[in-house]
Amino acid sequence: MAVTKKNKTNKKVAAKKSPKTAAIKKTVAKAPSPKGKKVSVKKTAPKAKAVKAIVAVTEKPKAVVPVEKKPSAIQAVPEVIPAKVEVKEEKKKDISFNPQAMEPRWQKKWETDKLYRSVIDENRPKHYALTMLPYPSGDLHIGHWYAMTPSDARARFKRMQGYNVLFPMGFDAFGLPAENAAIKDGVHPMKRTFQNIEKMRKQLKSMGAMFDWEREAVSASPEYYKWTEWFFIKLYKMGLAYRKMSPVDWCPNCNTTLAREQVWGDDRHCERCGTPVIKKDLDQWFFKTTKYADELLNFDGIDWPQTVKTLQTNWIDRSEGASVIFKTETGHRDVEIFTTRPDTLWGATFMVFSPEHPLVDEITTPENKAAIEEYKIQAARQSDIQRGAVDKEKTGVFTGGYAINPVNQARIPIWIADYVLMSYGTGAIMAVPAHDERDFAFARKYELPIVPVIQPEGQSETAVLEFAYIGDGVMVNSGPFNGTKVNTEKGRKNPGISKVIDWLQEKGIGKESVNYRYRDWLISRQRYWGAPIPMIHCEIHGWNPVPEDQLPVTLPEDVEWKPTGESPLKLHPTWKNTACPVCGGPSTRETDTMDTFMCSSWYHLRYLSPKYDKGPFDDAEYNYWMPVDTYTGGIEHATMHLLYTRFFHKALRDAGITEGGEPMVQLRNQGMVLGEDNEKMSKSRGNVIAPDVLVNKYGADTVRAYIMFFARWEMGAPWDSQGIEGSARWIRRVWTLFTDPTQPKTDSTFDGRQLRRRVHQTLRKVTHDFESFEFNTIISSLMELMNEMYKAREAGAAGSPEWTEAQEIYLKMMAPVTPHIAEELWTNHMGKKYSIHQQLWPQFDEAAAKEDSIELPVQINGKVRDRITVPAEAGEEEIKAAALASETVQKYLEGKAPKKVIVANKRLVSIVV
RNA sequence: GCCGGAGUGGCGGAAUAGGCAGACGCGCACGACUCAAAAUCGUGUUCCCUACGGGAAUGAGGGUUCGAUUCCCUCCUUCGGCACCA
Repeated sequence: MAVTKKNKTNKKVAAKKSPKTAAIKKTVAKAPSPKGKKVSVKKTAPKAKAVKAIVAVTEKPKAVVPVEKKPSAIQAVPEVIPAKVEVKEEKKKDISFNPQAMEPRWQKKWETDKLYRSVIDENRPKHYALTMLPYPSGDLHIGHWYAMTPSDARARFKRMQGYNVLFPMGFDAFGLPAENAAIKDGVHPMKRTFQNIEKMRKQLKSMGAMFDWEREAVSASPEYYKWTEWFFIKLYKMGLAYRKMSPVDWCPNCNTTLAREQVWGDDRHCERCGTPVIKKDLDQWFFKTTKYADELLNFDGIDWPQTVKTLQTNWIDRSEGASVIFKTETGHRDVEIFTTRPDTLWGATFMVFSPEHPLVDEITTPENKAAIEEYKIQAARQSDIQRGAVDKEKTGVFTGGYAINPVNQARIPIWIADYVLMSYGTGAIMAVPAHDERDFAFARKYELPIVPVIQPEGQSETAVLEFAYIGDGVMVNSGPFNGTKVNTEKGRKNPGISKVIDWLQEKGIGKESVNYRYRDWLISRQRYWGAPIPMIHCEIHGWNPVPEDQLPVTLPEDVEWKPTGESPLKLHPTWKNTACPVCGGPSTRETDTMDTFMCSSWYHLRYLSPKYDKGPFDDAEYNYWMPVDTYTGGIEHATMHLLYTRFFHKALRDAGITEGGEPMVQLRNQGMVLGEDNEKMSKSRGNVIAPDVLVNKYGADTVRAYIMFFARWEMGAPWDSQGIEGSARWIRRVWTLFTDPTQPKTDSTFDGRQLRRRVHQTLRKVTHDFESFEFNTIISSLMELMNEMYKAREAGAAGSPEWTEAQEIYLKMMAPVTPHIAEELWTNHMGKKYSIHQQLWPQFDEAAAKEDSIELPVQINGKVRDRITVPAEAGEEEIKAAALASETVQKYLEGKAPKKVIVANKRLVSIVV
């Protein structure tokens, strides 16, 4: 209990700071299943092949340069810089390692040279690498670094592989925190947001990432939200947006509607501020996300982690069954119910309505009125106040009304109970106490009849009366269906269910039906700092969209910051007054704004052409870059953003705006960085790690390397401020390895073949690990190779061609991880052609990586007793002979013949004595 | 309760088409350099024992196998999601 409470508090604190930020932090580490991994490898394989072809042609940097009429940024680079001049200056000045001076210098140069601008190039395969955009809270924290730097490294790797890579960045700039802050201290959200963006942009740049800043998109800028509004109208015109009066979760503190996913915990508190949520009836805008429920359950063709797919599947929660019409005894009203077990219809001995069900008042007889009213009030309060224990006792009240069971004309009582939810199904159920645990408990308590309709084979009917029987059996007491076999399969797969559904449809009593837990997306927010909903209400013509040529509907700047429960836009004296698009008469604007998830549902499209003003994006850019090839971010968005953006893409596809079934082909989630105390980072705990401080102390390269090294990326781990010293040491040692003037030895024992072998083995491993997001082992492999190189240099490698090759390949492998030092050593110390970031990934030499001889452990009865060395090409028999010839083995054999000798895959010899 | 992850040295982690458990790094210990410290470099570092040898060990217990961290079964712990879903 205490633990739960603690967690709740954590969430609160984190959420307070900024929801999006907190979102990135509170990630759960979930490794993609081995299956998923395999898929990923396969998926990328064909593309990689295509690239390989290019890579194979030449190692010249020019292959990376896009061939285009317009001189691209990258192309222009080599002529601009006289790299050699810098070399001399640098070398003379100082060869001591000073990242604090070196890193900003390169960042500035790369920016000036437009090194990371992405321009359409039909001659190269494209790669759209996307990382979730931050909310501009005003401070970049270590969680952002953890999410973004490995994504950046991988984007850089892809680029070196010959892909034309787009890796953009922007800001999800609308949202509550800025408005709440405004209420507190009066600073306008716009001012604060754009100041924060300014600050965070600087912080982001200190990462040395290859973001294409010319493609930056900010969702709170009118050029952006004009198109958010435009999309709303598109969806409205498709019939996907509708208005509905509905009870919504409401935070009395934030004075705002909350989406279902923004209500947290057993006590149903506000995601942002922790206040217990209440219900409120409001007229709101919804998107028909449920229309796409079935399609959203289909993940064919996308390489997403199994966990995310499972989360989304459970969230949508499709169940198959039938809807059946019962009639009320008085008034003969139709009452539709949904059931997954139509085969148990004959066992329905009563009905239960949700207390909020619209027919309750009509059915209730005068003598039951008082009790029903009391229960309704109590039930309403229950959902507001803390929810009790999960398995709390069932309660309910008899309405006095009856319904007729359509399958057997039985007259059955209608009760109300809070275990029936108005928000699921139809808000009314048929109760089959014999075969449903809840109904059973309810029937027992209120002494309602229990009629078994499924009899387990070999057991008597009464055996079932002691508990709700759920299992295989034969239908009984079920009129025409007596004797029909049923099992526990769901839907049509169950022969009993299937037969009954057909019968119901034939009789016109009911029909096959599918029900979802998933609900339509409520997008109205009674707040100021969001994209206005571009709708106009006229007394005569009702709701109409703002004509497209009047977009964007801009936010007024002069508003009052009063938490009144109404949008500040409603209280603005003039803003809402406008003309009806149909008749021109005086009308009123919608004063609610949109959920910010609406903005983030399409930001990947705005990145394509953030300044484009003829549409949300430039078709040419779309056709080249989309879909997103790799999307990285926190798993906490599994049932929110990641579902919304899929819905959005599918809806726009049906509108002819986008193409293909899915917006993001491959998804990978990173874990969470915890504080050194193994707890979630939070200001109140004082365990927050500030990346700026680390960058000042160690330089960005070290922070990047450590972030990629210290944990399995998808798992996350607690921070260790001593551990980063290891990465700092690695970088310094690399620096020393490359910059120390070393004399070639005369008595050289250097083995060039061996060095090449290690270099190419590392290259194979690092390439594989970049592909599969295994960043920590990239760094450890590079560390190992560095240690090898130190040994080689000690043995006299300096000056040899193998040494030079090792240095070049080493820097290229390092470049995606630590772009600054790699550039510095490449351009200024090795005197190679600027920039290393325009080089192609080194080519793997299979022959060089091959071992001449292999060492095999020899197991005797499962224990390693000896090792033998054999030539790499030795056959099984040869290996066997060598193993049996070993003295140690002979000793264990004691002159006897072995029972069995197994040579396993040339990796081990196992002898059974 | 249901669904999905994860349990490996003092710590982060490495190794799974079943094949040398503990790569790499942190920390620690000792040594070199130093007047000294830091930095740097070198060596060692899973545990136990009667210690140039042997035994045990990947959350626990069982199974399959010549061989299991890896596969199967039953549990335990932990993290996350959902939770009266009809």
